[in-house]
Amino acid sequence: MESSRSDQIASLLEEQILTGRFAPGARLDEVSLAEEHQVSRTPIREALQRLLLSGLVEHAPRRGVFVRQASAIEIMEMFEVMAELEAACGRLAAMRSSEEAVERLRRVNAGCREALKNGDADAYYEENGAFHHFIYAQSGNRFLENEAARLHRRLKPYRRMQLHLRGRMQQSMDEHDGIVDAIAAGKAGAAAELLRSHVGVQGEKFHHLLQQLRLEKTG
Amino acid sequence: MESSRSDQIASLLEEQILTGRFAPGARLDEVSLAEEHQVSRTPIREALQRLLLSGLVEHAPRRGVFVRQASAIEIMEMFEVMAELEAACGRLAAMRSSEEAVERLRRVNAGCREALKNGDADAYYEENGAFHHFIYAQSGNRFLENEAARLHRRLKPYRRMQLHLRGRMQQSMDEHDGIVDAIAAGKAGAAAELLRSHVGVQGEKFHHLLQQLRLEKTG
DNA sequence: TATACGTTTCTTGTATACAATATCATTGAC
DNA sequence: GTCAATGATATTGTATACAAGAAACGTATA
Repeated sequence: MESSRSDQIASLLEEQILTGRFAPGARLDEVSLAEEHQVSRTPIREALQRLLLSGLVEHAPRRGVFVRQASAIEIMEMFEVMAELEAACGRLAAMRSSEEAVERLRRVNAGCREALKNGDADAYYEENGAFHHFIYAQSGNRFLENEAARLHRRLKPYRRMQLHLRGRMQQSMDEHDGIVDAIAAGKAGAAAELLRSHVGVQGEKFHHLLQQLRLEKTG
Repeated sequence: MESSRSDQIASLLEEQILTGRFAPGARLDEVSLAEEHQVSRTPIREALQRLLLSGLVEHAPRRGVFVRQASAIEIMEMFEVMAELEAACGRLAAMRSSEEAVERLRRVNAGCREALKNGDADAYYEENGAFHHFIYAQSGNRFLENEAARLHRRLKPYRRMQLHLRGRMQQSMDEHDGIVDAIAAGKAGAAAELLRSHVGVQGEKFHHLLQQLRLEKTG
């Protein structure tokens, strides 16, 4: 798996787009990429197709492929869907988690608390990701787990931005505790609701952040 | 859009797989397909890549691509996610639908009732699809609308099977009425819950159907 | 007769060559 | 001086050629 050259290049390009190596709106030239990676255009085209399907780039026929410029509206929409998917995971996790699973969830959450205590935003980012992925897995639904992880990954660059907002880490942590308790108690509805607002607030924070950026730009 | 040969072939192959022209587990040979469609292997490969990403086929490295054999568990999982997505759409639609939108929803639902009255399963299938897509759109979230439509399409062959179950159409119709009323009344929670069980029951019916088929096979 | 090894053939993965179309620039006319 | 049209150029889309690896078959040996 992942052995072919085009697969490797696809993963690499995806990473480069998500980390900003290619800015939104930038054109991905087949021949330049081919030269850069020392391959022919064929593997490059296959890699680009993969990115196309994942929605990271868009394709103008006979024009080329460009890094997708997700509008603020679109990003808010994605956060809204993320909130719903997480709510679904939480709901199912509350109904299906075993005692051991809850215990492990508490341990993962403890990792978040540790990072918060150290004021380490990067560590918190990592631990937070583990926390959410664990809940996806505990939904007991592999398909749901994959879909949630896929969108989570897609939102990566936008989620990272907001961790540096003042007080966000502490607030996030408080919400985590409530979520863990709800799942532990098997309260499906509560778990769903808490996760929905937990993620939903990220969307709103992002909106807030965007406005700030816009104000700084114009002001 | 959809102008290139590979795009056309991708759509065609997708249709053919969903309608059973290619059975699950069947191998999709590049050269045969190339001959069949009078093109070279290149467009075929690009089309197959597209199917790969949508999960319809799987790819064994250096072995070829095969029509994906979705297990019963996987299908149930997909129905579970579909139920959650539909619930989300309904929740948002209840909060965001205008009076005119509700009126149009009632008209689409009337189309379902008409088909039911005529006992026309195929027509009901079509009208039912329109009903659900309308709710997706009324979520006011384009991204959610697309995701829901995508999964809806993926589940197409399995949904079609169960319409012929005795009494399913009437039951479906009754549920539709409740959903419309909830959305019209702006009862977000109720709309979500009704849609969740409406789709969830499809998953269970499918499970039922599968068991029946298995019994017929062995008995 | 069964198993193991080698060879052959088929298939994928990649490279290159060719064709068609869109874009850009230059030139000419108004 | 500006706008339009036509040709040059570049880039995508498709075809074909080539290489590497896997599967299948046959043969030889135990």
